[in-house]
Amino acid sequence: MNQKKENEFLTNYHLENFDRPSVAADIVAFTIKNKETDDYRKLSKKELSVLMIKRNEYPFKDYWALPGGFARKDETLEDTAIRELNEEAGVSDIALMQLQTFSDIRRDPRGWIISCAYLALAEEEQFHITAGSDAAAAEWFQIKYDLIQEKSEEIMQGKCKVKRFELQLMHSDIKLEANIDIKTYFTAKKQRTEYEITNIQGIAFDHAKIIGFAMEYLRENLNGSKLAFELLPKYFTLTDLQQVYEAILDEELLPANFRRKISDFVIETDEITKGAGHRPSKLFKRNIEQFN
Amino acid sequence: MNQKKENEFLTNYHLENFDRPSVAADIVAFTIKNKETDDYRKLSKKELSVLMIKRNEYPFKDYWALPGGFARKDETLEDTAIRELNEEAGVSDIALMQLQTFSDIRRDPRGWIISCAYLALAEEEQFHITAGSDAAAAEWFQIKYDLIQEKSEEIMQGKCKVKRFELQLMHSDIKLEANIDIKTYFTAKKQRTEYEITNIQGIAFDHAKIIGFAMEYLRENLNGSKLAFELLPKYFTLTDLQQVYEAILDEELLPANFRRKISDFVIETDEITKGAGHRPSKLFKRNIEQFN
DNA sequence: GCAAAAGTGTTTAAGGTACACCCATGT
DNA sequence: ACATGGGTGTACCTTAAACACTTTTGC
Repeated sequence: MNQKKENEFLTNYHLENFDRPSVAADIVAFTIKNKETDDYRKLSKKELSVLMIKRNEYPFKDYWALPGGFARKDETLEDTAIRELNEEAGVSDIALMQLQTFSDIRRDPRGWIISCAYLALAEEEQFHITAGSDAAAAEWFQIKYDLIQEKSEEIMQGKCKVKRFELQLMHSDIKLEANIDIKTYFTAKKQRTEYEITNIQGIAFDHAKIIGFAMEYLRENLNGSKLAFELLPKYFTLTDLQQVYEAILDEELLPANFRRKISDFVIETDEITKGAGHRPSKLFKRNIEQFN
Repeated sequence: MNQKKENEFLTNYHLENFDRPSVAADIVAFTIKNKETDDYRKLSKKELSVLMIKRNEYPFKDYWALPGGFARKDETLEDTAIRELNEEAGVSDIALMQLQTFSDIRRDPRGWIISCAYLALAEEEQFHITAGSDAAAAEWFQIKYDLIQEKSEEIMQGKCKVKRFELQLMHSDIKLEANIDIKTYFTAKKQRTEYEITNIQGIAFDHAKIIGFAMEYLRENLNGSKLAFELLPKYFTLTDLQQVYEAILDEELLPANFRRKISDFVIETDEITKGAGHRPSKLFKRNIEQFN
């Protein structure tokens, strides 16, 4: 490569001559909330929750949106996500994974804005959210994401399978909702999947779509991965871990089988829990040797 | 929502007031090339190949890069990828999947340019590339992607596992190369993976990293998915399908077991192949009923 | 004692791997 | 005849699913 000519080219090059979109990072931050029970014997119930921010600016004023914001020069999109999470939820050093980039033309009424979505997982204690009813309130919403319909239609030269999910976000008496249709088209040459939102209530922009995508990702990548550990403290009981799986998958698992399945990924410690109305249990930690 | 106030806000809103990056879509287009043998009995050998474009402009003049280009207003990034593939490789109606968005600060010497990478799969015949030695030559490079080293180091409060892959792209006497280190850090609170390029030769920008990411994606998602079918014609023999798997995984499979494994995803037809120096074989087609 | 959770064992089914074997074709 | 790929069967092992059962605690 001719370095001199290259430098010459670069000094005369102006990116501003071309159209540019605004680019944002939005974060789907999940945590596990413990719901205490009054029965002294029973364990607290674990609920998967997602962090939402109430918008106090147009557009979508008074709607709830994912934390996020515009990328700045001299930072990667991951940096943007980290910075925004810190600013809006007081959390740092958190597990972060890139999900997908959303670029639908009409996804933001302000104009051409592309969003790169990230998944964040952490214990609730790591977050320091500005709770309450102030301007930009951040709150944890319990999430429900259920398959409510599944159908298959014939289309030209192929088939279209539709899975309809009902997304529900609940915080005290606030309830946000949307239906998400995941449509997969199978045609002669190719196959493509798209997400479509209907019956949306209270969720800003295309963020219901992003949350749906994040839920699919979480459920698909939970098994055999180490995602669940990110939602637990360093030391945990096997039942804790199982309940995280159950909260994410929305499905009951058999303790005996679950224990065998994850036995290679955890290490027993000498610590035990006490004070519950039943037999104490050993605490485990993750076995990073077995992580790929 | 107060629609009037919202509209008022939007007319006074100017995205241009904030810094904006340029955004591009780059495509890793794979196909299977058949390498004929002189032995009349033997089947042609299948090679996984990736499409590369020779740059005739600065920066990276005379280097090879992935097809791609800048996003335009009024198109999604997927539209950008489709348009660029059509312009640069004469292909349309192709299987396309979003991979990852790359936003390293110094990834492009021209400035702040973010790239959304797509994976494209199709038969070679679907492409109409401008072969030869003209200005913007597009060529298929046979791809090799081998794990050449694996190690694990202790770091502060954790561990770092490094897998070193050797990427080789070959077309006639041209050989492009890079080593890709996939580093996974396991620390107390979180885990993160990053790709790092060393010993790069002839590949523009961070495109070696993008190709590495695409190979990981292909190999991880091949099983149980329908990706392999996109690389084959509508009707194919089971050995064709097996060879596609073998070309992607770089690993020999046992025919008996392979057939059982994919039997649910294919439908036998009445057609048979003839003229090979051995027993004719049945042609199959994909069974989209079984696709999820 | 009893309810709840902690933890172990056993039976059966399903799935993957390796290998042996026969079949059909063009030269 | 024979090399090559097409195609089937089978024994073996590993993993997963379902269920029964014992242990240990706080009240």
